[in-house]
Amino acid sequence: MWEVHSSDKIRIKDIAQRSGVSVGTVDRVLHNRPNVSAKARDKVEAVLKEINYQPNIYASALAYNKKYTFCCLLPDHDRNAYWTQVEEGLRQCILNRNDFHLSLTTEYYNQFDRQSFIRTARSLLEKKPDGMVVVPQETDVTQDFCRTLQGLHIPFVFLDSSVQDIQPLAFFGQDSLKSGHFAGRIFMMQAGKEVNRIMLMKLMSNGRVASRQQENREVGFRQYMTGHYPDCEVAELILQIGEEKEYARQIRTFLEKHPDVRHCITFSSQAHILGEYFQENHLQDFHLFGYDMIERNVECLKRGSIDFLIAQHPWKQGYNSVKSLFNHIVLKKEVQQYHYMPLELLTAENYIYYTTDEK
Amino acid sequence: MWEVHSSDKIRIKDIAQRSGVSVGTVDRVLHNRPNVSAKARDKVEAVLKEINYQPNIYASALAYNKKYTFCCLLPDHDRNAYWTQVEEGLRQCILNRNDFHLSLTTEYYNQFDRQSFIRTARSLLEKKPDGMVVVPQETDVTQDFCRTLQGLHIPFVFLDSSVQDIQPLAFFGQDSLKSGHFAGRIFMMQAGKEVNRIMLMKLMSNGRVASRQQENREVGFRQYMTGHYPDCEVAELILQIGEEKEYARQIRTFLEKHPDVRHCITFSSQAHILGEYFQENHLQDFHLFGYDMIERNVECLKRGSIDFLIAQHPWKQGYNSVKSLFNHIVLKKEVQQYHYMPLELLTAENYIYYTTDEK
DNA sequence: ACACGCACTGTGCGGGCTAACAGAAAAAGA
DNA sequence: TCTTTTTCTGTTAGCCCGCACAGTGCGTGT
Repeated sequence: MWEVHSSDKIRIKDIAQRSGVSVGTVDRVLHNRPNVSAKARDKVEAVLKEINYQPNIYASALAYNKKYTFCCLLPDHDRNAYWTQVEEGLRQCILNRNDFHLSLTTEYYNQFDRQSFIRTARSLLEKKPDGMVVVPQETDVTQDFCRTLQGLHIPFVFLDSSVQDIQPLAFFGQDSLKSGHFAGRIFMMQAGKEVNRIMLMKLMSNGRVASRQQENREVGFRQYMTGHYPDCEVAELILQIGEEKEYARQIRTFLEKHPDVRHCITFSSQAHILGEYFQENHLQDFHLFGYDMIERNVECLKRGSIDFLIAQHPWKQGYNSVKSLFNHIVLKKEVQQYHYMPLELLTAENYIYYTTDEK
Repeated sequence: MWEVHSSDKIRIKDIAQRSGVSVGTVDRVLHNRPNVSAKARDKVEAVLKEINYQPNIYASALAYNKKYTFCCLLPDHDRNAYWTQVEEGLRQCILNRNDFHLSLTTEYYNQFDRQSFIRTARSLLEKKPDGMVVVPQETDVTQDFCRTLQGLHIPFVFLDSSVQDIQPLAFFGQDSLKSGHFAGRIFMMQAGKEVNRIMLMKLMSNGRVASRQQENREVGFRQYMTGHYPDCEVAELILQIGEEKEYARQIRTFLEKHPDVRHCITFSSQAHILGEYFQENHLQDFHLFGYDMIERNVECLKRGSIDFLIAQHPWKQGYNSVKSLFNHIVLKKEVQQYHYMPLELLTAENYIYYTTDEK
């Protein structure tokens, strides 16, 4: 038998009493405000050292009665299911904190246009944000902007990916190298040792995949493959973003060229392109590995045309990014800096238990 | 570009003004307290219908200034790592809510003794709890106790497992049938089609495994096996709880009797018994599947003697159980009733990202 | 001696809410 | 009709904290 209690609450009033000063003076000491004599400060600090004072953050927020403005800088996406989930998380976190005066403004930059990032970032600064959520674009422009934020003492958190030499308040994302490695392990376990050619499907635009995360997953995957299956060929099927009409033909051509291939993997969130193709063409014995719990992928999981997905928890990334800002800025709590999302493997059996916890 | 705001706060004072009564009357209407004339009630309710009033729960809790007592009824365990994690979650949830006057008392019952459950449960009632966390024991005694709680209007949540015909405030646990099914899928994918005998290790006491959860996982697993691998024999290795000295000898005997077995599974949290045996005896080509992220299992994962674990998130179960009680009782929020823990597959590559979120 | 500035300290209001209390209105009784 | 009782309503103190404002005491200058 054991008991826990919320430590019997010590109030400012108690500290004042025990140190023989008034609450006003205690308040000044606590907030490092001027106009406190050395003698008074010593007395109060002596008491503070003895006890472990934890201010009532809710009463504090109530009295402080300040409005907070958060801003979020996201890559542009036309209702891409993945980023929509991120936004939903951001939104929900604000709404769940209804009793604080929070507002969040989100603006979008073009992923492939450096100027667009700079422009949008600057425009958000005009809102005089108290904190920011940033999805990094290219290294240098992101670094520049973050240094500006640091100069203005505006805390910021990185979402999705990070950028070197910059210390954000917090980071939320996945370790994409490890993710690719993990994918390789599971994928090849299913394929078996005797398989010597697999398909890697890539969605590209101007010879580039849509995100750094995808690039890194592939690096991790290929490291695993050369380490464990050096004789297995990775045959690439490259589809152009936006040219949906061509996909079916290109897949058919690929499969005709490589009639032995039965195992496919993609590091994009669009495994469903292949999954749906397999369904439409009644190809039963193909195995498919992809990323992200978006609706079309889930449908394929259910129907058996996708075997595995790795979840990235976009909702959680959004929710927790804002939560970190809130905890740091409003509640003045300490926040953990690095938060790697779990590498969660989803199948037809377990995907229904993939949840977002806080509603 | 879009914006979210915490909806511009409407206060009791505003409602009072708009309905031409005082805050006292509004308060009485909101809390369904007596001594309100029909006329006044109508006016206030009309205003409430128009606007969407969301009281400031923190100001409310502050003013209400009440102490809350929660009680928790757990199975006895001598520092069993799994239940310790549950307790750690319970504790952390209380501590994180330091600004409310919460206390939690935990008592233990003997898993194999019905009277012990009844006795301990009754003893907790003397604390006059405002809410309870219950880990069910046998169906009828659990049902009896829960009916008593319902009679006293004490909300309760089930942790770990549930009990039929009883509607708890909330339930936190894993779908153990599905879990066994999922385990079977992954386990046999690794084993491959040609394997025709596997080992199932069971820890028993008086012919029973330690929990209903373990029984059900086995049922799910066997369903999967008869459905997909009817020709694969499941050979059981049964170890007696407490007789650690015998384990090595019994394992050796089993392996001598079944020299072809290379794939082992257990539904207990003690896969490490086999893992450590393999390590000590330098048996490299064995594959092992188990449950729970306890320290000794993690060590085996790292060293490669365990391939897979399914996590049950005991910390989260504990944390969220108390959180549900708190949200319902203190904040008067609605809470979701069924919370199934994710069926998370852990390997050497991804276990470090298994987290508990809220510190 | 007094006025004045300065450093410091205590008091009190307000943030949104609850609950106790006092006071007004309505209903009941004589 | 006037009291008494009951029902209803408004006001206010208090939950804990932050901050503005009004003091208090002390030293300096004239």
